[in-house]
Amino acid sequence: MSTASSLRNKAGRSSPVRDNHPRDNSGRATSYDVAKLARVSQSAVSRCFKPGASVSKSMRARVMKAATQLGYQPNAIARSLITRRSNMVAVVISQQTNQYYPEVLVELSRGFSGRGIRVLLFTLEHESDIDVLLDQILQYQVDGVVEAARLSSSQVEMIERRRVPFVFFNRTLHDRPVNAVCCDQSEGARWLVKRLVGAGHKTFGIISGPVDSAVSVERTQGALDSLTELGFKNTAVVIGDYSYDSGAAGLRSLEQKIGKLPDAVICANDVMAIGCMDEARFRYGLDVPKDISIVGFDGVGPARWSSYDLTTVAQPVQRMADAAVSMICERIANPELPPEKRMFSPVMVPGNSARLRRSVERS
Amino acid sequence: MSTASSLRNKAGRSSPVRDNHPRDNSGRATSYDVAKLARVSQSAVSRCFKPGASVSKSMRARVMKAATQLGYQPNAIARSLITRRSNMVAVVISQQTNQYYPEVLVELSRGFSGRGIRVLLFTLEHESDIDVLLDQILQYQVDGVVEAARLSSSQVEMIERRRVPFVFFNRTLHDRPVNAVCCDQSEGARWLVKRLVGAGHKTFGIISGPVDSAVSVERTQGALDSLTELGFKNTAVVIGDYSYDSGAAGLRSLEQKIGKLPDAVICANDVMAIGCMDEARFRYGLDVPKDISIVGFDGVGPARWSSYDLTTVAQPVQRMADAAVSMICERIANPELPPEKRMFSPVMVPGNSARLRRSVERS
DNA sequence: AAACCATCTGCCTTCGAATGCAAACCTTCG
DNA sequence: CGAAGGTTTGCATTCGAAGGCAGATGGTTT
Repeated sequence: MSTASSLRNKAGRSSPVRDNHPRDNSGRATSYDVAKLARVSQSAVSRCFKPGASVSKSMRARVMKAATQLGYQPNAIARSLITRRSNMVAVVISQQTNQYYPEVLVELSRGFSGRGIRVLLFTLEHESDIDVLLDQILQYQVDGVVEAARLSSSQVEMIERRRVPFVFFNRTLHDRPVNAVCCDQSEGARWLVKRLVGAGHKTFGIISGPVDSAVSVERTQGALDSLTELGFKNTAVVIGDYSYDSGAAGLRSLEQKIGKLPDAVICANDVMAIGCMDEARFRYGLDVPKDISIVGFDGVGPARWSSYDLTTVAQPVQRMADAAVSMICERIANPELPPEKRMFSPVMVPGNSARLRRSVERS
Repeated sequence: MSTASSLRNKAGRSSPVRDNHPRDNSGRATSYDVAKLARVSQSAVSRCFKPGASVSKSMRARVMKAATQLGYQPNAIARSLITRRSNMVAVVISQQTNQYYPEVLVELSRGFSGRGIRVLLFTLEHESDIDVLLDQILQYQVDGVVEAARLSSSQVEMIERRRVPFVFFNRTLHDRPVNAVCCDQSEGARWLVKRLVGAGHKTFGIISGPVDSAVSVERTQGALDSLTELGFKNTAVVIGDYSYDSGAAGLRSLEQKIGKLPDAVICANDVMAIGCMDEARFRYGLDVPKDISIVGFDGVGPARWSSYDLTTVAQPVQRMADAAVSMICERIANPELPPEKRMFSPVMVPGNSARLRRSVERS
C-alpha cells in the first residue's frame, strides 16, 4: 500500500480517475508507469537509466523488465529541463555551404553523436533571417552553436550573454575574441598566384564569389594582394555566385573587361572553375591548360574527375569539423575556457588545369 | 506583497536565499524573473508570449519591456514538456543521400521551418546503427520523423506504437501501409531502356549501386525487366557503390564479364555514369555517345555540365521534399489520417551521352 | 546483542512554461 | 446605484525525470 499510494502524489490527492486511465495505453509510457508496473518508486526507475547510479541487481532487473514491457524510453525533454542540458547543439548552415560541402554537416553530426549530442539544424536562406533564427536557437536551449554563416558582432554578444559556447566555421570576427575554425584562404591564394606567376603567366583574371561571402573575399583579396606584391596591378575581377554557370559567364565577362582572354583565371571556388573550364573548351575551343590556366579553391569531388583534374587548394574539411566539435564539447564541459582560433592550412592540389612552375621553394 | 509572495510558491516556503540571487544574472532569465520585474504573475508573462491570448495592452507593454530588459526568451524545452509538442522532427539521412542530394536536407529544413518546426538531424554511418538511433529519436520526443534510410518492419512498428507520424523518403515498405514519398525509378528505367533499344543498341551492361540500396535495386531491376521484356536476356550486371571511381571500374568489369565493351551502359546513378564516361573517353579513347552510350539516374548538378551532358532521369527532389513536409505536418495536426504513398514521376533528361531513338510514343 | 557502516530505496522538490478555473476588474445599461 | 456581461488577471496544478536527503535494510564487528 505504501508503494501504491506513493506513486505520484497527485494521484493520491486528486480524483482517482487520473490514476485509472493507463496513459492512453500505447502512447508513450512514463517513468511512473514503469514504476507502478515494477512496484518501485519513480526515483528507482530514473536511477536504473542513469549509468553508475546506486541500484541493486534485483531492482534493476525488475525495472528493466517492466520498461521493456511498456516500451519505455526516458523523456529527453523532461530530463533536459531538470539537468539544464539539452544534449543538442545548433548548427547554422547556409544552403551554399551544404551544397558545396555536404560532408561538413555529416562530419559535424558524426562527431557530436559520438559524444551523445544531436544536431539541431538551422538553414539560412537569407542572411537577414539570422536575427529571428538566433532567438529560436536560444529558445531551444542548445548546449552549443556551430555557426557556418555570418554573424554580426552584436549577435555574437547576444549568444555570449547567454553563455552558450559557440564556434565559427570558416569565418571569424577580428574585432573580438571568438572561437573559430578556419582554413587559411590567403595562404592558398598565395600558393596559386606564386606558381602561376612563376610559370610565366602575364595577364590574370579573377572570378570572385558573392560579395557577402567571407571566404570569397579572403580568397579574392589574397590573390589580389599576392599579384600586387609580384608586380601585377589592376587585375580584373568579376563577380560570380559560386555556381557553374557563373563560372562560365565569368570567363566571358573577363574577356570583355580585359579586351582579350587572360592567361590565367583564378576562381573563388572549384565549381566556378569547372564552369570556366567548360566554357574555355566548348565555347572558345581552347585547350586547358595549354591555352589558358584555370584554378579553383575547395578540392570538392568533381575537381578530381578526369575531365577536369583541377589545380586547386583543398580544405581539410574533416579535420576542421573535428576541431569544431571538440572545441564546442570542451567548452560545454568547461565554460571558462578562453576563446581559441584554429587555422588549418589548405592542401595544395597541383592537378592539371594550369601550367605551374615545377617546384616552389618554401616561402 | 501578495504579488511578491505569489511569485513561485517555493520562494515563499523555502529559504529566501533562492529568491535573492537573481538567477546568476546574465544566465538565462525565466518567466518568473520577468514576472517579478514587471510586477505581474508568471501566467501573465506566459500569455504575453502566446499569440491570441487574452492580455491587456498595458500589461503586454510592461511585460515586453521587462522581457527585453532581461533578454528573456521562452524556454522551448519547458514549453514542450507541458504542451507535448517539441516542434522538432527527426530527419534520418545517410551520408550517401546527403552527398548526392544535399538539397534534400535543405529543402526539408526550409519546409519545416516555414511551419515553425526544426530539424533534428540523425546521420547514419552503418545501417546497423539504426536501432540505437531509433531509441534516441523517440527519446527526444520529436513530433515526426522523415526517414531517408532503410528501416525494418519491426522498427516501423516501434515508431507506430509511439504514434509518431513518419514518412519514408525515396523508399517504402510493401508489406504494410506506411507514409512514403517516392520517385518511380522503374518508370525511369523503362524510359531509358526503351529509347536505348529503339536506337539500336544490342549489348547492354548495368552498373548497380550497393546491394543494400533500395533505390539501386529498383533502378537495376527495372532496367533488367524492361530489357527482358524487349528480348534482351542475361544482361551483365556489375556492382558499384555510387562513387565516381566505381563507375570507372564498373566499365572495366563489364568489359571483362562480357568479353567486349557493351553498346550501352546503364548506371544506377549519375556520378557512376560520369565516372564511366570519363573511363570510356580517357582510358578507352572512345567517343561518347558515338562509340558507346552511357546513361544514369538522379539529375544531379554535374550531369548538366557541358563535359558530360548526361542522358538521365531526374528526381523532382524539391517537390518530393515538399510532399514529405506536408505529409508529416498534416499528420501532426491530425494523427488519424491514414497512411499515404506519393509517387512522383522522374523527369526525363535526354542529354547527349547516349544515342536515343528520336521520339517515343506513350507506352 | 548492540553498535556501526554500507548499500538501497523512497519521499519530495525541482526545472520553466501552459492553462482551467475562479476571482477581480471594467463597462454598460436599466 | 446596482446588476449583468465581458475582459483581465492570478492561483494552482501539470508535464516527466533527476537528485538531495533520510529512512530502511542487511551485514560486519566488538
